[in-house]
Amino acid sequence: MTRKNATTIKDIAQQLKMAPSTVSRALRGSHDINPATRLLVQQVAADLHYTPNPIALSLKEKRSKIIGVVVPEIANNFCAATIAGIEDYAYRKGYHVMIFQSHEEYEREVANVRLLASRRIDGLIISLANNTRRFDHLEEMDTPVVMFDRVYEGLGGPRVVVNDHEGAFRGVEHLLERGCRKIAILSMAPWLSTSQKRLQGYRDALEQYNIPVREEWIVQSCETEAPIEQLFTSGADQPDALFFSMERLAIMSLQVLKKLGLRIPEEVALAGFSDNPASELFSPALTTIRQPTFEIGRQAAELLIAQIDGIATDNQVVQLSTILDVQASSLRNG
Amino acid sequence: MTRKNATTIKDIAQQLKMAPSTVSRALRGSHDINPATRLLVQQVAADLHYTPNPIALSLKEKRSKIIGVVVPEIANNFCAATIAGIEDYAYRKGYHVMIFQSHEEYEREVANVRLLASRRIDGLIISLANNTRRFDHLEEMDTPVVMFDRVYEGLGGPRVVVNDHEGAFRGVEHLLERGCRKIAILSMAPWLSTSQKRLQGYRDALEQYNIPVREEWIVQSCETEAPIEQLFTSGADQPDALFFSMERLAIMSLQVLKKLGLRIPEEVALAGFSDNPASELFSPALTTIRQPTFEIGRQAAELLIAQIDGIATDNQVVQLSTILDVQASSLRNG
DNA sequence: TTGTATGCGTTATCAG
DNA sequence: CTGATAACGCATACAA
Repeated sequence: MTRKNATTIKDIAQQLKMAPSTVSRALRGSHDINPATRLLVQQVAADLHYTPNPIALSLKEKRSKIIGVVVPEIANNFCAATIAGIEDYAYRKGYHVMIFQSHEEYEREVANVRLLASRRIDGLIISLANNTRRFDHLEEMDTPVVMFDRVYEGLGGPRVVVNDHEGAFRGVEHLLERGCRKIAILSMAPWLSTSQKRLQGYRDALEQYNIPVREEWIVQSCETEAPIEQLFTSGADQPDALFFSMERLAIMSLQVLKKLGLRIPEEVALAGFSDNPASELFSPALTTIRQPTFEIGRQAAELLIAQIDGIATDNQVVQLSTILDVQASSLRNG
Repeated sequence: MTRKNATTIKDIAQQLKMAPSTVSRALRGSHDINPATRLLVQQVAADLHYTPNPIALSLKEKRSKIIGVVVPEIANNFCAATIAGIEDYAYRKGYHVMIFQSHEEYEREVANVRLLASRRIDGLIISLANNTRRFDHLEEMDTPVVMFDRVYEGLGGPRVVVNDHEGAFRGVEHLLERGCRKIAILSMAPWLSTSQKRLQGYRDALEQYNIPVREEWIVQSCETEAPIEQLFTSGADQPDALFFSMERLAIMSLQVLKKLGLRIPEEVALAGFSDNPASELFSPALTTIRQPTFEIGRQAAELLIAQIDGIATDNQVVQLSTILDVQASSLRNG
């Protein structure tokens, strides 16, 4: 494919019989330039549809004006909305956003991060994959890194999180208030920051109600439906409620429960973290803990760009609040 | 933020006391090079964690190895899945993907396309915004453009679509077979290719059943819930079914119907285009027309890269098939 | 086989 | 005020 060569500063210079450097100055609005010349140059530049070549600029200025984003999965309301927040702030600041998906695989996450690094991005925003346990790929980065949602606290970089513990606590408390006493939790990989805090919130809520924690009712996996199914098929004593710590787990739970023919919420009540705007349309509507997704992304971008611009915000942690969105029909005594 | 300067070919050359060009050749595996030298260079390159600077490469070779993607909305299962398909093929071919959202706004679409053009992307994959009626921004592109889903046929470029007419026809036919006789359609902007074909499928299905089309039951808007609400509040004669031609419209319909307290499917049956994997969990589960989303994206990327590589595929149209996913509970006589 | 010189588009620096 | 030159990192035609 032969592409038309875009007009360059040289083309303008040639047409005007002046030096490229003069054209460059005229276009940048430098002060020591004849107003007439400037006008002339700008006129011709407009005629020729000149746009500066960002690649040449990047090479010269050693920055790409590109922010890399790595998330587990775009097709997920939480991620999609945070990305929208990142974009919003970044574009306002003259940055472009390059989005990559780890598809919850450590190897793919590493490959993406390395790829972005070799692309000379100016900074990275990342939410870790479910099975990421090593962090060399982040420590190796020679540009600022901001983490959100699933963060690695050992890295010490700036991060944006929500009140995971409190959110989970209140969600579980809600199930308890509605009479559930045998609450299982669907969590993610135990090494993820969000898993730990949400799980602790769950434990603490049970403790407050003097209900012993049953370790066999703590499921730590977001990959398949099997562990969920097992909760309801393995023995006599089954949970009377499920608390999910992630949207994907909500969908999986519903699918499993429907498949097993269990009535919701009569036989099993449900609540948990989800930012799916359609979850109120589910059968039954789900009580969910909602996160300020857009704002999470916006804050992450802000922290990152502050770092890029040299404003030290190392180890800064922004914590935002969740909202408990109660749907009456999802609970027995609703 | 001071970033560590990454190692360059020059660094390696200096350390080895040879010319940068020799290093360059050794790394590229050129033939006229001493095997010993090559090994040495590769060794040092590895030690110094050398990665070629893609920006310099782009400047030199006048290509960025970046594909631009502009879609209405990432937070949408159709878009997210097509993007996954695009990524899959593109990465395999050594391209990176830069994703932008138009948020269904023409102005934003134009801005994104121009931004990508100025970024010297190698090609563009786009699905048009709901209110895009002018196409200068696409005609201006000096790189290959592939459209999918919502395409502008006047541009004549390669495109990937589904059997929109047949999909809609079969969806509406299904409602008819289940006894619905007063079917309204929620469509998108009339100038969109998908709107036209799906609407025609609707018309043709009604005609086959000798049911006159009521123009007031053709809603062409995907922005607000108001037009949907009006269908059920304006007069005596109300539809007994809704056919939606887009996922977002499905969600909106459900929300409106619930708000109005209409029973589904007893009072109003629902069916339409959606790729939301959770729509079977809705109350009631929705009968949907599903698209081969991943494959659509893959094909689009394939067409684009073929064009970039100079393999002429101009005006090539790939049409894939939809699947009617019937959910018993969504229909009266199910 | 290896080194030298040039250019990709831009701007900073210095000279005029 | 404007022109010439060098440099960013790399690949390549040409010279040795």
